[in-house]
Amino acid sequence: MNLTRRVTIRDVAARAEVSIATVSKVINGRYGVASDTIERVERVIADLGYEASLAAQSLRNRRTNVIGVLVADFEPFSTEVLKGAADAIRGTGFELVVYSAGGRVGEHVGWERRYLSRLSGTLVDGAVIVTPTVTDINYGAPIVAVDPHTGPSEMPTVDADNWHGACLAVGHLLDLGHRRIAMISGRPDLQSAQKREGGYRATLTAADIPVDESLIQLGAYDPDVARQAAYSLLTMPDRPTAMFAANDLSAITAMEVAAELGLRVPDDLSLVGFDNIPESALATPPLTTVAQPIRQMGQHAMELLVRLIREEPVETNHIRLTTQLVERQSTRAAGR
Amino acid sequence: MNLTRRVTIRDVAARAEVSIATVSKVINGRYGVASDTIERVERVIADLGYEASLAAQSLRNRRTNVIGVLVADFEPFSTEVLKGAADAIRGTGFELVVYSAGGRVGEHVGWERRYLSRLSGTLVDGAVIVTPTVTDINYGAPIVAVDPHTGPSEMPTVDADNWHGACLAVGHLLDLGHRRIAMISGRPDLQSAQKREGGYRATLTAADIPVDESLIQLGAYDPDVARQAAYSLLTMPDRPTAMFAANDLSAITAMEVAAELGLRVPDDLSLVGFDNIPESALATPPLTTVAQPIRQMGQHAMELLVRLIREEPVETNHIRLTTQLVERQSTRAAGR
DNA sequence: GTGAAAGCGCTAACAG
DNA sequence: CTGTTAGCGCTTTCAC
Repeated sequence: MNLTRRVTIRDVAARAEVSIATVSKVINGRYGVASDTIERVERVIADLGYEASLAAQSLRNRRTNVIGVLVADFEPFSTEVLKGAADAIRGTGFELVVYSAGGRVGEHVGWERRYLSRLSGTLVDGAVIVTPTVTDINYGAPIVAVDPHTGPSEMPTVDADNWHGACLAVGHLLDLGHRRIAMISGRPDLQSAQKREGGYRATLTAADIPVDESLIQLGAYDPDVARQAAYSLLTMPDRPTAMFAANDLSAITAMEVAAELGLRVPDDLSLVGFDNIPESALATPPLTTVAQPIRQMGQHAMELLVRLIREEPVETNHIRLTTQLVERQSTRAAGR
Repeated sequence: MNLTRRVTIRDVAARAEVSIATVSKVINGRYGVASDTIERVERVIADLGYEASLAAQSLRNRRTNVIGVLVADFEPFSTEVLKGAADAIRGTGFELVVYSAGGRVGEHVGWERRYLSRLSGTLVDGAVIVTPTVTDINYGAPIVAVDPHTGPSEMPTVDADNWHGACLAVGHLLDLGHRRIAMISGRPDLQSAQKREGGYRATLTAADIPVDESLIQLGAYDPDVARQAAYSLLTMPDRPTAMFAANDLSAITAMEVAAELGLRVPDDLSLVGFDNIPESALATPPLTTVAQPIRQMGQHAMELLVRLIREEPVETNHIRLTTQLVERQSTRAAGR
């Protein structure tokens, strides 16, 4: 582009005709600098638009006043968590760095360990990890997991009551008179997905409906896999009249597949999702779903993390927020 | 939390009984290391779960393979841009760091200069800046601005056709027979807001309707200010029958104010927003608005940036995407 | 009050 | 093939 190099502390020192040590003292408000020196240095800093390099500062200092949020990718769930985290960090004096390898690690288990290793110790004072696959990480710096793979462990966590949410979803379909209720399941390695499937099974069983294993197809939270699952469910001989998807993205994919097959939602197929991402309300028809208070989960995670970093007392390490059914237009009473 | 320190290259070297230089060579795949040494070091790295510190690596190297996205805050617009940027970075080999001071700098003009100064030169190879207030920044590293304050300058930019979008919005209201059309304007220092107001004025003038300055109230993209603006517009003697807000958030605020005043949307007041953030479809009633292809703006910005970093040829430095009217249920033909 | 020097974790010459 | 050394930008003793 051009040759303008970054302004460093040396440049400031040279222009102000002092040593870099003095500049550093001025920046950090240390005592023992003459007031006219302070003034001169500050003017040069303003002139040059100098700002300390985060990398260099982090490397030298133990505390950085930066908090990391680690995400596997930027999708609707993680960006909602982000908004909540940003809400909660406001006014704390911490800055926020979000880090993602952008699908480079993909589904690889343990991405969070890599990221954490790269940022922690240097660069951030603590981290919120979104949907981590392991929770036995331990790096000195405080860490809070949002919607972790494994259930509450040693690590501080924030999650939603997934089991109860699934019960609400399936209960709603049962109330509408549906009996053949299929499920597109989530990633089997994720605790939240297991809970959602568990709630589905338990609710059916409680209603004296035997669980038909052929009605449960793996969606894996992956559009392509979910598409397969929806297709095979909707083309089976005695196809289900209703479907519960382990997340909204899968439900929306199922909606597309239904449309391609000439099936109308909700007339021919009732559909319930999970998550209540903004996109679910934009679907045609708007998707009935289970709302997780995603943004609040981000807020609670960040608040907890800040307390841990500041070594303030915390009541509990495991926060569980309640889920809620949001009835929109993708469900209807069973036809026949 | 606990005492487990970060694993550094020294720890690896000690455990593998080699020098840190050798470990570095193994990590970076440099030639000149015995194959059994490589194997031993790699095993230790795996055992210890070592990963190079981003801060230290960045400080030493010119290239970091990390791209920065700088945002003033995480709100709907910036998170949509983020999703697009993430889409585009996939498969490029770059990692993504998003940086925000979380409102710490607030509305302070020049936040992007601060951030850039903190990250650029070290830490990132280039940056996408979302809604910057200045575009005369120059730091050696390539920078692409999304929806910048000032119009296309030297700096590569990606924006939407705001003027045309405003024409669409006001034209729609005119088509519905409205004549008293108010506007809640945006931040006067932002180019996009000026264009939106310009389009509003031009469309009215083209329809031979004199612009009534009392019908234009400052919203400043700020909920509190927008609330004030909506209130004063809706309580004036001869109140407008329609309103165009410079962004969706202001429009939604206006909707709330209307409800508080006992005014029904769209029966008593037609309302058009701008941006088409997901939340606009969730409003009651769903908001008619002008869609900016925000996500695509993020994609284009990232693609352009990657090309600039790789010093590949680019056709143009200024990308302008077209806006589109999305008719929902907050507008209706003028009553009387 | 001020500056010289060491060192945070890492990589890139350069010797051995 | 391997290790020693210098230095990225910064902060912090510790002399002067």
